[in-house]
Amino acid sequence: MLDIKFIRENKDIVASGAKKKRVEIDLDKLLTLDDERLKMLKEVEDLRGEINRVSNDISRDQDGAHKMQLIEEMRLVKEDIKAREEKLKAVMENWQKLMLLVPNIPSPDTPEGKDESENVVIRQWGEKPKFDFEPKDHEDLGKNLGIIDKETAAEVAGARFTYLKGDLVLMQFALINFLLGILTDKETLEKIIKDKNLNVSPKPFVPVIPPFMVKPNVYLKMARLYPTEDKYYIPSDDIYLVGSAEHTLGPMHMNHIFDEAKMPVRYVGYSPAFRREAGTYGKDTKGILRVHQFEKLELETFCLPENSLQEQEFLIAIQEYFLQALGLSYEVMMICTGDMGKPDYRQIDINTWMPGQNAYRETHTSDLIASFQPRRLNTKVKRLDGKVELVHMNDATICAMGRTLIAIMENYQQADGSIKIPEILRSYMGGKEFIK
RNA sequence: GGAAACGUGGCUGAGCGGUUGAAGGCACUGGUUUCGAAAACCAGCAUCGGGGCAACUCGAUCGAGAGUUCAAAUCUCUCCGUUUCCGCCA
Repeated sequence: MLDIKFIRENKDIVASGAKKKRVEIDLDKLLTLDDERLKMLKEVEDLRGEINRVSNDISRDQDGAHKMQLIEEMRLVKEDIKAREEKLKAVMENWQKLMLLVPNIPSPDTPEGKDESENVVIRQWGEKPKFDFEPKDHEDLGKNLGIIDKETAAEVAGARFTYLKGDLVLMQFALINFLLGILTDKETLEKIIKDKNLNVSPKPFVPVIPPFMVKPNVYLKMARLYPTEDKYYIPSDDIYLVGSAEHTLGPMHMNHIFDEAKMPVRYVGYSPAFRREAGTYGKDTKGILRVHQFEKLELETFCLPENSLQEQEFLIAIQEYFLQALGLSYEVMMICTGDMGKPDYRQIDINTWMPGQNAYRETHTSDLIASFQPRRLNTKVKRLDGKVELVHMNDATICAMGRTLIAIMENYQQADGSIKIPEILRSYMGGKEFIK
């Protein structure tokens, strides 16, 4: 959520930001409503002030008759307040509805564009592998090796579910262990920072296994509740399944004020991501690229406002370090205004080469949220000089398991249908060199 | 699932329906003292919103919401959460 004061004073910036994001929003209506809201609020507050003052007089007044008169007067004022509050409540409801629709403004370096076709590749790394045979896609590879079973999953849970089995499961845990090793190691982080010439703290990430379900009101505060069609909901308990660890990592510090000395605060969360994939019928139906449930390691960090852009660059640097360690070719893509998330200030995705798809496909995203979520979550920082302000938040994928496994399978496939295991993962898989 | 207790500021912990936004302690900040530090002493120290150049001022907030009252941290109801005991369970 944006600050209403900021919206009032920077109407043009907010309006053009929304327009660039292709979000329809009637700011004039919001501002008119806001004027009304402030006027009514002032009237109610003044009346309440009167009651407070007179009530104090009443408590000190010894004269019985005068006291009864004051009490009667205040009873009338109270009724007046009640009536005014009714009206104020109606205005507030409309006001809030409109406020929730206002998207975050995009950063100055975000390219303007209507949809994903106008995203801009800002750099590319690595060579696409050359095969002296016709490369298969991961579904065929996985089926033949007996490590991916969609058919049984479809019978048991439905379409877009999978059984991962055997060495593929070991590989998933190898990825997790490898990454947790990096993310909790100050020296590795220092090296990444130095290589990219970044100006951020090397403070390690705290591993977290967060709740996999989230209350509706908390989801709303994360600005991730809508569209609800894409979320799994359990009516009997009025609760949603998370679509990412971000959804329950972000609210870890709701209504909290950090000390500046403790910043930044960094977490790496492991959780499944549940997605209904509404509206994607017929899209990516082959393999496990798009499924209802996949596991993910997700980064979530809280930092000082002036450091948040560097923090995002840092998270991207870690993503690239990871893909380079796996030897996978990728492209870093600046997401354009029309394709980026509503709460995002700046969004950068990484697409990894997948030979079976003959395309770079999205494996990572990083969202610089700035103060958009913190304003709703009420997460702040007390500066050294005593001032309190909103923190900035960043979140980023570090490893979406399914898609990373796809990339490894398709890039490391051999002519005989086996899969070579990337060297960095072998020590976590009993020294094994191939899945076959 | 059954029973009970409890939710107050960064922490701890008082709080009779009426100058209580909240005693006391700890922590923190500034000052005095010191060569420096500790200790001691003095002072300051919640957040949000409105108005004002400012000093300041008005309102809201004692888990959340609703209610009773001229007046609610204090009384009532609902919800959320925590703790303990019993049951069940990985």
